[in-house]
Amino acid sequence: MKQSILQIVLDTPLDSSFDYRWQASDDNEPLPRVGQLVQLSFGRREVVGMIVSLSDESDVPAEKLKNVQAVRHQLPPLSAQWLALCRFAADYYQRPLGEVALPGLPKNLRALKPVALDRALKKLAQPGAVHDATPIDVAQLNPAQQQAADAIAGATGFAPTLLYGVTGSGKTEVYLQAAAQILAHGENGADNLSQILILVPEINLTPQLEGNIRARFPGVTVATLHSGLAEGERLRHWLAAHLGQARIILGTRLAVLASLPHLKLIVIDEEHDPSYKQQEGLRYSARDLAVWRAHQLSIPIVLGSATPSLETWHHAQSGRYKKLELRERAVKDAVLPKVRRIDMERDKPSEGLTSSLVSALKLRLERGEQSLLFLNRRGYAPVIACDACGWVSNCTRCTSFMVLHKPEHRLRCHHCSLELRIPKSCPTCGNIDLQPLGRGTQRLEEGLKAMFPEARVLRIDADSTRRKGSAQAAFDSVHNGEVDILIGTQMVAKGHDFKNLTLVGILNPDTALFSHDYRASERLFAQLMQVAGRAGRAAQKEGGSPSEVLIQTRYPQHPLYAAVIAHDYDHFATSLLEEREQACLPPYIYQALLRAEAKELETAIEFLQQAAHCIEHEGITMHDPIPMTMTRVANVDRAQLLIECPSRPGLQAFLTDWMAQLRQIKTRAKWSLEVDPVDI
DNA sequence: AGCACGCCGACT
DNA sequence: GTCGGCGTGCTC
Repeated sequence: MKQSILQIVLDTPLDSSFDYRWQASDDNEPLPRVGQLVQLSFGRREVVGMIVSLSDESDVPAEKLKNVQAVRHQLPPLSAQWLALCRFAADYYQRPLGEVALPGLPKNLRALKPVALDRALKKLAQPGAVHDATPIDVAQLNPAQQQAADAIAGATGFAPTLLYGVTGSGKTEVYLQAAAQILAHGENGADNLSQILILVPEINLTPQLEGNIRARFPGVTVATLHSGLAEGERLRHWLAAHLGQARIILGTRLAVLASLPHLKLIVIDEEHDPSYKQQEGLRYSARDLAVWRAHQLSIPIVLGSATPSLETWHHAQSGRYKKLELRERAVKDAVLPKVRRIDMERDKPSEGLTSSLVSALKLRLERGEQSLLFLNRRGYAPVIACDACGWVSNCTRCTSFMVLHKPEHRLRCHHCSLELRIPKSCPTCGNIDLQPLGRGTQRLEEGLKAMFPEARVLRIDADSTRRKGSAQAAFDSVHNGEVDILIGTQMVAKGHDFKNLTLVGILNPDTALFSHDYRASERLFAQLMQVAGRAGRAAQKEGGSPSEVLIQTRYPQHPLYAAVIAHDYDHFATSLLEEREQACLPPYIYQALLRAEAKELETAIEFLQQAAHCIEHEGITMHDPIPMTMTRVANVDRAQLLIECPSRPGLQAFLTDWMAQLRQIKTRAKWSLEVDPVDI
């Protein structure tokens, strides 16, 4: 009877593996292998874990060792390379390996009753049967696109490439052409298989990309991986990837941790997009992990963007990444929209709209063209106030205002979801004249309807699209020409091409200019370019004028707007990078953030103070613990401690030691560490 | 994190 | 007398 010790990781915050004994149930049972799932009893419950190593002996006293209950032989084991990726992520982000490796697996695989994998597998194994292929015209690439695709597909070894090109310059066709070459190469190659991972910020916003891929590669199995999949679907798609049947895997950030045994190319579309950063649990950057993965496998990776992140820009400048640029719009005769600033000090707005913008809207209405007004603030007004005594609608549970939602007759806190009826009079002095201050999308909608009673106005924001499917219906009605003026928050900034849209008005961008967050201007630029890109994507009409983007601002002289007008990200990004270098900010320094939260702010701060003093920290800049800008959310007070180090390995080594110390501190505060934080 | 044990307060 | 509050301790 053969015996051995299995080291198992589990989805628990405990930072260690657990030894279990294994005994063959009969002579025919194969030996367990690293990367296989096992069912076992852990404490008083039954869970599924993963084998990370095999051994003949264990340091754990024999009486504590339990036997594993069953090894799941049905599933081919996860590869050593995949485990190495998880191990890297676990070490880098200071999390237990089990918390990285297990939660990403389909729930069905981790369930206590094993799924009948044989039937699942058979269904997937029929090549080409999964989806119809509707033939499309393969777009003719322009020389720059063709060159870029050839360079990407022809690269050998680890070859990170920034594909830099404005909205509409045809980055997608470059990805697909490169993918086609690599897939074709795989057909003739020795191992006869290639997989391509394409990451996108949000799959629901890019349905046309999925359609394009399926149409472009008829007969190729395409798997999609994102949080919107039902469990059954998730299992099918994950397995198709794991078993190598899916050749193209299209997914959101979580797909970067998928098992892809034949991965030959990674594409990250809109690489600057903030949604590549997971903001809870394991706070990883899918972009950074993807680059690591490409390096590990010695394969090319493409990062595409019109407004690359400064990290990526920095790598492109230094030559670590190759920069390929697409200068022209791919659609023939399409031109970049003309961007203008409207000085709000000279042209005073009424109902939030300057006369210049009103005239531009009128012109579009006369021509039967569509307009988009971008206002990144939902609700009617961000706060209501009493003129008589100075009362304002503070949230009782958060350090924030209750937002007036007029159609819903409610005050709402956008941080804790507390809802109240709108008070009829001031709660402190009884004054019945409470004033809404500021303007959100609902108030803008109201004003526009009064101003243009004949126009069809549609508001698209998180409130107007709460019901499932209503967002799609709203976008459809815009595409079908049933809307003259579209009002939207950042929801409308991405993904959608509106063919008849020739005016974009940007209403309240200035707040980001003076934000304490040093990344705010980088993000604002990206967002403005993205919104501006909604206009004029189709070829300019015969005799028509180019699309226009009007930015209402109190700071028309600000260099950010000058750069947007010139469509000049190069200089803007380069000057931002210089500022970062002067100020010793990322990417010239590496950061980690220790957060703590508790019922009392004191508790959180005290923990952070202990944390700051519990260890020697030579070479590390340890800042003072401070309450977070939004200190209280849902009756919990939050504070944070920033640490910095000029060397990444230096920071990593410190964090490992520090975490061990932190775990010893007795506190009632809940705390977590974030490496490479983006929202500080 | 779960889950159990354990020791004090207000309910049928 | 018991239900349940959350402090503490453990999981191979």
